[in-house]
Amino acid sequence: MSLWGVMGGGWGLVEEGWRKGPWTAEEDRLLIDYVRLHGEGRWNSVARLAGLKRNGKSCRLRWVNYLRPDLKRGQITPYEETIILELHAKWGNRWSTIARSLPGRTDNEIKNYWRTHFKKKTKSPSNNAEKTKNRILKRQQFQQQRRMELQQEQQLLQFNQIDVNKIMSLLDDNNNYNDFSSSSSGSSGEGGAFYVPHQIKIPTPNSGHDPNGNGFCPVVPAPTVEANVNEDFAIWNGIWNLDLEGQGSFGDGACVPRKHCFQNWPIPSNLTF
DNA sequence: AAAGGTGTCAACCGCTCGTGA
DNA sequence: GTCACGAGCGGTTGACACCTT
Repeated sequence: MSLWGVMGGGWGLVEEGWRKGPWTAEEDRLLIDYVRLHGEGRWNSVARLAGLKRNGKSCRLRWVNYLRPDLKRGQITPYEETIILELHAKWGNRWSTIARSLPGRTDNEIKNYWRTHFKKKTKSPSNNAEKTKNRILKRQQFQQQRRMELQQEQQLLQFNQIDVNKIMSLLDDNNNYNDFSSSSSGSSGEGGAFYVPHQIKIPTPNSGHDPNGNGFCPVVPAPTVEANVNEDFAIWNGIWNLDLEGQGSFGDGACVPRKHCFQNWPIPSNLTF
């Protein structure tokens, strides 16, 4: 039985002097101001000193899970999902431990994500759970590959639209236009500096990762946990953001940004840390 | 268009752990 | 040793946005 049921009141009411429920912008501002001045810690005194009618626990949680300036926000990337899967397999429900490997993510966020995306599946027999996990990993690999190819296509489009005349004239000047066509089946390595459209190979949706190299660009392998997380993170995050900007296509829609994901973003535009 | 179902996430709770007096 | 207190953790809940019928 929840407190709210007992109280019959709902969120935002005051019990024993403490406010509960959703934080208001004003409360956020007070908390941010306090932490800016005094730093984190001593959460119980935050309530008194900052003039908040919130208990220390609530203040800490709000700060850690929502107001901290180093929080990343936004959706979990496929790379982060991979990390979560691997670390959960390793450590189980130790969310805070897992969160330490994902800069800018909170244990609460990871916990919610896990419960939303994987918990139900693990209720089925363990064999099925394993299959589900593998399927998701494969899907991620495909999506990552597709994103990179889309990015490549986009670059190619720009390339074609902007510079095609220039290139053609260059090719004519050098009398080697035909050589590019003849080398199209080879790698795009040192010899083939230019892409031409028919060199792009688009995989069929179900083909996924193809380690035998039969026409696909190799999928960038899912980084292992042991990899340098921070370095890879920046790269993968960059790729992800590219997709976000274009509202990219995500196979199952599970990662499509939702409006309310951003509704409560801290707006400390007047605040500096 | 409306109603019901589902997914997501912020915020709560109870518990445990670490530390200092 | 133990008590009090602060902090942190994992599980759970409620509200609401979104989706489906």
